[in-house]
Amino acid sequence: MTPEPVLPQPQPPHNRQSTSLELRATALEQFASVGFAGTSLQQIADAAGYSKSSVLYHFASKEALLDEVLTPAVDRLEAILERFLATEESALSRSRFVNDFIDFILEFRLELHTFINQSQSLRGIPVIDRAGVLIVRLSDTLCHGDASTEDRIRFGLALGGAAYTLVAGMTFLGEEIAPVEEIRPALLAVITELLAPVTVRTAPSRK
Amino acid sequence: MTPEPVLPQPQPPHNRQSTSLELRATALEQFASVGFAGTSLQQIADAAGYSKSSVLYHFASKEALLDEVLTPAVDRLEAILERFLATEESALSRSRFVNDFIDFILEFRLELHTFINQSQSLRGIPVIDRAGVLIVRLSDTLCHGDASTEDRIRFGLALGGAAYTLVAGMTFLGEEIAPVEEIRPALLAVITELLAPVTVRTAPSRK
DNA sequence: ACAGGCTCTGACCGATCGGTCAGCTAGCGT
DNA sequence: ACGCTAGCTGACCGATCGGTCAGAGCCTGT
Repeated sequence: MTPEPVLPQPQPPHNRQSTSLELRATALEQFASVGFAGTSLQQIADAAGYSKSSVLYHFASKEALLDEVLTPAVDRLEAILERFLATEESALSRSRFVNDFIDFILEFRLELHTFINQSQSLRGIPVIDRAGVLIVRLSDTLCHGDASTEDRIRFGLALGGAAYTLVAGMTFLGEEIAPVEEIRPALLAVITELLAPVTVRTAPSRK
Repeated sequence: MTPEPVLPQPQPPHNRQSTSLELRATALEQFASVGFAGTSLQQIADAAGYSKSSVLYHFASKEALLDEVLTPAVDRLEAILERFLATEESALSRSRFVNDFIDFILEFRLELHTFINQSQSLRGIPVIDRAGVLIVRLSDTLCHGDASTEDRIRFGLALGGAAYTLVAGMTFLGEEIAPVEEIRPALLAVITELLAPVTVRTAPSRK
C-alpha cells in the first residue's frame, strides 16, 4: 500500500487576474477590521483559500499589497478634489462636490476606513502619505485659513463619522441597516446639514 | 582589570503603582494608534522604559492589560447611560445626557477610539463585548425601535466622528487644534445640533 | 544581621511573523 | 513530442511574537 501523500488537487483554473482581485478584496476586509499591522499574510491567504506563498507571488510584499489595495480609492479622492478646485466655489459647485464625496464614501468605505484610522501609525508608506496629504488639502479647502474650531470639528465629524458609520457601525450596531438606496439620501441630508455652516471661500464670514 | 560587565543601575525607586500607571498610559497610546493586534509588548515596554518582563509582571497578559486600560472608560460610560435611563426623558434630561457624553468623550478619547474602531476584530474579549453592548444600548436609547435610517446615521456620525476628530483628526489634520476649553463648546454645539432631530422617547414622531 | 517580600530583569520557550527559493503542474506554441 | 511560461505551493530562513521562569537588587520588619 503506497502512502500516496495527499493528492495536491491543484485548484480549478482561476484565470490569472481574478486571483489577484480576490486577494485584494480579502486583504482589504482584513486591513479595515483588524488593521494593517494586525493582519498577517497567512490570514489573508487562508481567508482567500490560497497559500501564503501565492499572496507573495502576486504582490511583492505586504506593503505593496496595501498600496495596490488603497491606490484606486486615493486616485478617486484626488480626482474629486481636483475637480472641485478647478471650479470657482459656489453653492452649486459645493453641492456637487458633496455629492461626489458621498458617492466616494459609499463606494470606497473600507479603503476610507483603513487610511482614516491608520494614517498615523502607517506614516512613511507612500500611499498612506498621499492619502494624508489629500485629507489635509480637503480640510483646508472646505474650511480655509481663518476657519473656526467649530468648522474644523464639523469637517472631522463628517469624515470620521461617515467612515465609522458605514463600516464598524453597520456591522455591529444593526447588521446592514439598509441598502445603499436608503443610506445615500440620508447620508447626503445629514452631511449637507452638518457642513452647511462652514464658510465658503468667497463668503468669508458667517457669524 | 576585572570585566565589570555593565553595572545594572537598577532605576530610581518608582513607587509601585506609578509604574503600573505609566504602563497603562503607554499601552493606551499604542492601542489607540497602532491597534491592539498591531502593538507588541516589547513596543510598550520600550516606550515606557521598562523590559517586556516587567509589563508581564504588572499584568497577567496582553489581554489583561487591555482590560485594565479600557475598564475605567467603560465603567464611566455605563454610569452615564444608567443615569440617563433612570430619569424620564425630556429636553432637559437629554441635554444633560449630551453634556455628560461630551465630557466622557473628552476625558476618554483614546479609550473611546480604541474600542470604537476595534470592537469587531476584538470580539470575545470581555471588556470589548461590554463596551459593544453599551454602545448598542446607547444607540437604541437615543433612537429607539422605529427610528429612521437617517436617525441612526446621525448617531453613528456623532459617535464615530467624535472619536476620530479628537484622536486621529487632531494629530494629523492640525496638531492639537485648540485647548479643551475651546473644543468643548464647539463640540457640544455641533453634536447637539446633529442629534436634535432624533426622536425623543415620549414624542414618537418628528416628521 | 538577617529573612522575606516586592520590583524588575535576562534567558529562554514554542509559535508565528514577513519573505526567499526551488520545484511542481497545467496549458500553450511549435 | 517538446520546452516554456504562468500560477501556485511547501520547506525553509532569521526575527519577533506572547509568555514562563529563575534569580538579582532593594526595602522593610525583626
